[in-house]
Amino acid sequence: MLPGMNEPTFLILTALAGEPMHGYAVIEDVEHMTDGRVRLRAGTLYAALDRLRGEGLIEVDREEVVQSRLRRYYRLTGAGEQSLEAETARLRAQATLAEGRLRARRTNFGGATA
Amino acid sequence: MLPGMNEPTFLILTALAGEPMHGYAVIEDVEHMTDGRVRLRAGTLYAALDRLRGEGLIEVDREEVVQSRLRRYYRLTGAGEQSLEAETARLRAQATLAEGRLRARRTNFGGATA
DNA sequence: TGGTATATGCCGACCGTCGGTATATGCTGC
DNA sequence: GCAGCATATACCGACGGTCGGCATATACCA
Repeated sequence: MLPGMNEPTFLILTALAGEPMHGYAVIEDVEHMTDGRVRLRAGTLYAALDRLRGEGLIEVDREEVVQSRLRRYYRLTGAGEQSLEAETARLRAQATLAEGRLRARRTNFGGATA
Repeated sequence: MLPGMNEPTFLILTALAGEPMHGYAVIEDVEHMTDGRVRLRAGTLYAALDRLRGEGLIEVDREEVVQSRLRRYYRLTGAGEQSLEAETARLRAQATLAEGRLRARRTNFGGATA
């Protein structure tokens, strides 16, 4: 059905659209982007990263070792960029649609519903 | 985490934001709204309807019998309207965010990624 | 010595959706 | 007359993505 992607997945791709980033940095970036509303679980993040890599939407950029801790950086692929663009257009279209109906609703029966 | 709602759920609420509608009509409306991309399964629809009713976002408007077939009409509640408004704002915000990053990306390294 | 931040990863559970089936009735075409 | 499709609601098992928690390891601070 060409399913739309879920919010966490979308936010992960958006984070990586900025610049290559390692997993933990993605968690922080997503938290900042959403004003603290979405705090990705480690399980969600690394599972999504593996999945998106399998789908060819992201790929490993490089690996670094900082203070004897591994940092694996990911970046968007061309396919990932296209996918994110398409998804963004979808979100816009649906927002516009809902706004139109909500507006019409208010002008018709301005606040009479339960 | 104040989870964002899924696409099918959002589209069901959007359909009902227009006017009270019975289940099967929602399926058709969603299909038209998405240009045939999203074709809700009966299982998805009626399960979501029950769930949304339990959450107080929609309620039964009336029941009709047409050609000895039952039609149960649903409508948005005030809470449902607020919820849909909030969700719409969220979609817009996220679309804007992703677009900003995609634009910056293009001006910086115009199409050099894999 | 304990707690927090960094960083990756695995695990079971949950929930919303998928896909199919059941149950009826009415309409259309062969 | 009967098959097939549209209408309309409802239940079911399966699946996939996320959740929440835990494990592991190092560095820093109180």
